[in-house]
This record gives sequence, structure tokens and C-alpha cells, in this order.
Amino acid sequence: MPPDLNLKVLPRTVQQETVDKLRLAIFSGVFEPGSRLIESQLCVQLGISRPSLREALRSLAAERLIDIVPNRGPSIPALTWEEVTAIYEVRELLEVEAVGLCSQRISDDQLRALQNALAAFETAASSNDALARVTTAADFYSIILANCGNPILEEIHRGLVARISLFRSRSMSMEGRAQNSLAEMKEICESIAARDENAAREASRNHVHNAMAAAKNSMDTEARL
Amino acid sequence: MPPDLNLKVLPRTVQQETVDKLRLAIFSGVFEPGSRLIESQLCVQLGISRPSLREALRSLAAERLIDIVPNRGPSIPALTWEEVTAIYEVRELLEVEAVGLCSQRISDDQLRALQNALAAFETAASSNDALARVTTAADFYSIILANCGNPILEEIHRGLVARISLFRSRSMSMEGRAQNSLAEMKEICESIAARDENAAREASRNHVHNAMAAAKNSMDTEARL
DNA sequence: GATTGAAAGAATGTCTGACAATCCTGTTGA
DNA sequence: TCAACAGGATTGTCAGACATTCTTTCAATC
Repeated sequence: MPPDLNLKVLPRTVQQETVDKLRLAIFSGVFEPGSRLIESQLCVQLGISRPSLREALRSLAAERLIDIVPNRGPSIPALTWEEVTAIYEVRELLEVEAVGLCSQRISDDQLRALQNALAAFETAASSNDALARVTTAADFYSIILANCGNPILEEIHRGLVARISLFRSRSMSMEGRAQNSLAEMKEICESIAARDENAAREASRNHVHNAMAAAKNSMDTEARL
Repeated sequence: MPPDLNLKVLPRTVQQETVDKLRLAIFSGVFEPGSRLIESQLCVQLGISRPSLREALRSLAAERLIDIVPNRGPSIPALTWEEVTAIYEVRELLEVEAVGLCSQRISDDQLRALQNALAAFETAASSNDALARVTTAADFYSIILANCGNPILEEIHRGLVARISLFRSRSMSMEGRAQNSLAEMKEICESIAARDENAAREASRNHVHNAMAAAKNSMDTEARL
């Protein structure tokens, strides 16, 4: 028998499905930031019981994707700009490190996958499909983080990016940001392909900086509405 | 009325109490790594119902303090050395940054608090009270992280350190480690007091490196038993 | 003797229903 | 106008139940 044959499909529980569904809903902006989530409503909408829903909500609260205040229940956090900044700063710390490590560790196979992901983003960046932009960009990062050699770095980065997903999709929809982003990502990808760690780190730092600036920009725009 | 008088004590729910109790129990090594947690037993021991317990377990699972496998239930993760290394590497990244930021941002008041915490650790390091060593050391870091100006950095660092708490308390009990640790922490504290960012970062990096080496040492010792 | 198979027991996943405590809101009264 | 108060809405918590799945034991077979 092949040693790494992992046919064992983990059974999906209602709780897990619910966490995934809610997480996706939060990413998609289904819930207004600051709005409260009513357990009874969600139960009906999701077709599950209250205990299962509550377990899922506790998971999301621990991930900081929702807030839960005793006797008030869960709500979507309305992030302040200070919090968003703090998240972007830590994201920079982690992402620059991941890109640097990745440039030294990625295999040729995975490098090709990275270039394919970049190509996919290039296509999406020229389209009007906002969702495709976000998902293809996510794929690109995902490959980098998966090849930095440190699964903890990957895990924490994913958690952080999740918390600012709304800002990212908003800023990615702004005029010109996708094209700028594309140029920055090309720079990262090329530096990695050249195995140039310093250049890769610098490109990554630049990318996160610009992403933060774009997020601030979109946040200010939003505030004026 | 004083504007910032926050008398409103958040009501403590059974779920929160349970999370705290279990977290503390895990830190203290009450549960053997790898051992399974039986819901019905915990319910009786904690005097709570199964739904409340399960909510608490979901929180802990999201924090990665326990594993939950569908249809097998919760268990204490048995970390491999690779995972511990990965955690220490990310901890270094975050902690060095926090120390560097702290050296530029900490107030004189908080600096005194930091020096007091160091003195408390010095006392504990000479004693035989292993618990006191760990808690006073935690206080020291806690002040640094609270004064780095980035609450996200603080939050993630706390989560990471929690996951390796057992290794830290084990290595801190090893002959000589507490004294070495003390010397390293003095170096950090003095660099911060001198507002010397580079020296502070270097001292911090050195400290985490040594802590990781000590953890590996204690892990190897443990494995030989 | 080792391996397979079945059956019993244990533990988890999930639901329903219930009730007290708390929060929010709109109305009433001063 | 403002404060107190009732009412409804929502959450926190529990008890109990049952199907599903895992684990272990024991017997049967090769």
C-alpha cells in the first residue's frame, strides 16, 4: 500500500459546514459591519439547530471574525482604522518573511504554479469580475505562504488576511488598484523566480504598503458616502 | 461623572469561565499531550452542561489549544519538534519587532513597571517555585507586548506562546536556564531603558534563540525518559 | 497462532424543548 | 422633557433524547 495514501475523507460535521458558510458570508460582505447576528434567524436560514449554530459562532469569535458580547450576542466587528493599520503592520511582518523564505525554498513545480496563479490574476485584473480578482489574488498568496516552509506563518497570515477581507475586496474594486497590484505581484514573482531574497522582500514590503494605502483610501471614500 | 469610569463589569458566562479554566488546566499540564478529553467526564468535573462545555471546546480548538477530530472528539495536541520550531520562529519574528517598537514607544511609567517585573523574575529565578518563574516571566513579556503600540501583535504573540506553554515551563525548570534567561531579559530591559532599538532587537533575538535551544534540549531529555 | 468478522459498549453529533436572566423599546406618568 | 416602567425580544443555560460513529472484545476461520 502506498505509504501516503490518505483516502480517509474527514467527515464534515454540521458545525464545520456552518463555520465555512458563515465565514464565506462574512467575506462576501453579506453582513453589514456592526450589525448584530440573531441566532434564531440564522438557525432558520441555515437550517440547523441552535446548539450547532452556537458552537460555530464560538469558533468564529475565537478567530476574531465576529464579536460576541455576553447577553447581547454576536455581531460583525466594525474595525477602526487603527485596528486595520495594526493588522496591516503585522501582515507586512509575516508576509515579507514568508516571501523571503519562499524565494529560497520554493520548488520549480511550485514556482510554475505561482506563475500560473499570477497569470490568472492578470486575466482577472483586466476583467470586471471583482470576486475573481480577490480569489485569484488569494491563490497567489496562498502558494507563497504554503511554500515558505513554516505552516504557523501560513496559518496566522491566513487568519489576519481574513479579518480585513472586506477592505481588500473594496480596495481591489477601486479604479487602478488591480493594475497596480498586478505590477507589484509581478515584481514579487520575478524576484522569487530569480531566487533573489532581498529583492523579493523589498517587493513584498512595497506591495503591502501600497495595499494598506489603497485600503485607507477606500475607507476614506466609504466614510464620505 | 468621570468620563472613562468603566464600572460596567462584563458579565462572566459559564462558557467563558470554562474556557479560562480549561486553558489554565492545559497550561498547567493537567492533561497529558495526546490524551483525549471526554465530554461527559469534563461536564461532571466542571459542573456544567454538555452544550456549554462544547461551546468552550470549540473556542479552544479555534485557538489551537486542543484538537477536535469529528466523531473522535477533543484531545490535547502532541506537538512535534517541527511544529514547535515553526512556532518559535514566528514568535521570534513578532517578539523582536515588539521589543524594537517598545523601545521607542514605552512610557517612563511603563518602563518602571517593566523593571519591577524583571526584579520579580529575578527573585523567582533564584527560588524553586517553577510556577512563579513562568508567571513572572510572562508578566515581563506582557508589559513589553502591551507597550509595542500594536494590539494585534500582542494578541497573536499571546496565542503563540500559549501553544508552547508546556515546553516553556519544562525548559524553565531546567538547571541553569532560569539564570540564563534572567541575564538575557536584563539585556533586553536595559536596551529598552536606553531606547536603543537595535540593541533591544538583538537582545530579543538572542533571547528567543536561547529559549528555543533550551526547549529542544528539554524535549530531547523528555524523549529519553 | 494470526487474521478476520461481528457484536457490544462508549462517545460524539445533533436536535427539541424549556426557562431564567438580560437587554432593548416604546409607553406612561410626573 | 425626562424618568420610570412594562413588555417583548434575545441570549445563556440546562436536561434529555437518539442516531451515528468509533473502539474494543471475543469468537470463528484460515
